[in-house]
Amino acid sequence: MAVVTRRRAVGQISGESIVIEAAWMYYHENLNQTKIAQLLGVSRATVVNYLQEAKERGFIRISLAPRVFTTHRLAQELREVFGVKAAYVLPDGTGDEEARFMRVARGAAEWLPSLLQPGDRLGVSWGRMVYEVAEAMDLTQTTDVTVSQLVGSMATPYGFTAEICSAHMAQRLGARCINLHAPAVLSDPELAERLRNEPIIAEQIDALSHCNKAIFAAGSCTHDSHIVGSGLASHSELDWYVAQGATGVLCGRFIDDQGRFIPGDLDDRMIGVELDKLLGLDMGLLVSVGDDKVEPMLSAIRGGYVTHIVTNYGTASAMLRQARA
Amino acid sequence: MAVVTRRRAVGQISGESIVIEAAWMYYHENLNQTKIAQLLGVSRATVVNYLQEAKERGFIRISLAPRVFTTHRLAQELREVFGVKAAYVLPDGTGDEEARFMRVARGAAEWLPSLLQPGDRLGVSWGRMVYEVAEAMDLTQTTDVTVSQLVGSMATPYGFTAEICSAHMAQRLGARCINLHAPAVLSDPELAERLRNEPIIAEQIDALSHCNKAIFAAGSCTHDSHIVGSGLASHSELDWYVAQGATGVLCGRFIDDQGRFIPGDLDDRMIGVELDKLLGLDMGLLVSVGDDKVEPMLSAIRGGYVTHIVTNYGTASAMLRQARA
DNA sequence: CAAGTGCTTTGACAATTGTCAGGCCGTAGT
DNA sequence: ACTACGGCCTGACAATTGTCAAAGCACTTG
Repeated sequence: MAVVTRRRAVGQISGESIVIEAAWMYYHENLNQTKIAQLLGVSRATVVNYLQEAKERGFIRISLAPRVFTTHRLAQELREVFGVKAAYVLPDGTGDEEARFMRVARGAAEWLPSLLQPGDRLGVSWGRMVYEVAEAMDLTQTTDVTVSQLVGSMATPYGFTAEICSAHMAQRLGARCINLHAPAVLSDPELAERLRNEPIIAEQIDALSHCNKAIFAAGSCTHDSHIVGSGLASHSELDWYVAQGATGVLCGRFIDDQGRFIPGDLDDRMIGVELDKLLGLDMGLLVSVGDDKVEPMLSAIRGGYVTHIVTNYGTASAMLRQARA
Repeated sequence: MAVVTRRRAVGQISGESIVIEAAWMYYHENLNQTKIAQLLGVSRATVVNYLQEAKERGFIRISLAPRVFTTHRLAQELREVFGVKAAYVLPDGTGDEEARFMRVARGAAEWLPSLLQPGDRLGVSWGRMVYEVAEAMDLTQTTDVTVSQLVGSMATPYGFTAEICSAHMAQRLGARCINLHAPAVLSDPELAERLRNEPIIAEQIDALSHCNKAIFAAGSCTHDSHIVGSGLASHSELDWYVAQGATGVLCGRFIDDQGRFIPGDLDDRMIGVELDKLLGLDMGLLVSVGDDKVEPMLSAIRGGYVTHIVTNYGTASAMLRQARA
């Protein structure tokens, strides 16, 4: 009686292959674990282990078809009312605000890869939403995609920075990454100007101008917003912008209710993409959720920065209500 | 106590949405069915039904990451030895020849959508393999892809025809479809010529010349091959071509061991793409499996028609063995 | 307005899948 | 050669998931 060799080598199949074999049988041939165990000559528990390994190593990809979210009634209404190319609207679920936030991030993470094509240059903004989108993305292999960091970095009390947003997103997409090696905001306009003219920074900023797609979130103009929390603007600066009619923040710049850029003291000290560079892109992907984001989102849309939206039922409904009021 | 309305309407969530909600919770938030049932306020059995509905309606997409098959040792060797851009090599499994055949079809079906881009024009050959690939494909939504039928139709004893191959593939891809409304082979060269010059046919044939990608299988030159079975060539014709050195069939045309086109009596009577149109494409996807296909596959590759290969371990090994011999 | 129809939902049971402690075996270090 | 270590596998048990007949509900029909 031939002794069956153990140590992960069944016949010709060795090492990792047996894991793939099991995964294929399970997911594509609809065999149950018992049957697979018989065919492979191992115990069923081992098959369970193989399948788990396949999951952990990312061999298995489970996703919900994007059309489910892009053809939803609210998604269609967003398209019609705001004239955007496509919208991805997620169910609210039964969780709290945090849960809804994470869902939207996850939704954007699922959708984004299918919106990219070879040759694209994707500008990536900064913020908790953008960060969570990057984190929620599976590893995918895009070809010939470049990711650019749209705004400078800043030391933040949060665990993420603008470089991390862009770097993680590039890594998940298997894309090249161009970071912006400069602070987002400096104390002195003259220093900012000099830095912008530094060859290495100038080159990176120049790269931003050639992005054809971008992903960003809408920031609100309240005192608990990231714009203050991150140290980008002080309370008094925020008040000043609000007095000028600011209703939202996009890539670190303030905009009014029609999406017009509100120039101010901060701009000269900032290093990052200028808003007019975000107009007329092939894709401007706005990812935001929450009642407090409705006004900023509408502003960004009116400003023409947005071609694609990811949000949830509640926020989409509120946007439509407000737009019709 | 408020009576909960039934009939698929829990709160704001109505109809189909609750199915999506359940699917999201299950697949993205890793809640178990019991928990989901609690949150949605239905019985667990109902959640099972929702999830099944989601599967049936194609909301849920489960796939094995292509890199698992394209980075396999044998795939790498195929790339190196034959100079193709990429190869997708499936495990042989424990099934019979038929099972291996279906696996390769399924593999090609999984891979193909990710090889297409907006603007592509995909030429589709004819044969059982191409048919099964089309059948095995999930519905996906490509943008701006056109599918063209590469060879004319024929009345076959098999349940599939060239139009069905291309039409199904186009349907699965959500692509436009250009069929070739003519028989693949006629009894009289003169009639074939006149038909080729018919405006409507000429236009369709012209479309073929503008394909930038193609999918085809390698046909063998044995008497049990489809080339005979389908009535494309008679036994004596086949013998004649073999005597001229034919080792394989590609899109209805015979090629020798170096992949050179073997002109013959049949060609004048055929309506379909000419082989030189398949040279220099962005993608020539060869999908075949089986020991009897090794020789034809090698011929097609040497002829320069192939940039991408889908096959299985056994066939890949045999190809490499033979190429090195 | 009772009965019929076609759907969804449900509880109880069956089948499948996941977990985990312990065993096996090859390897490395002493 | 002995022993310790670590990865891999397994059996037995626990948890989760799938099935199905029966019931519920809205809507239509006679």
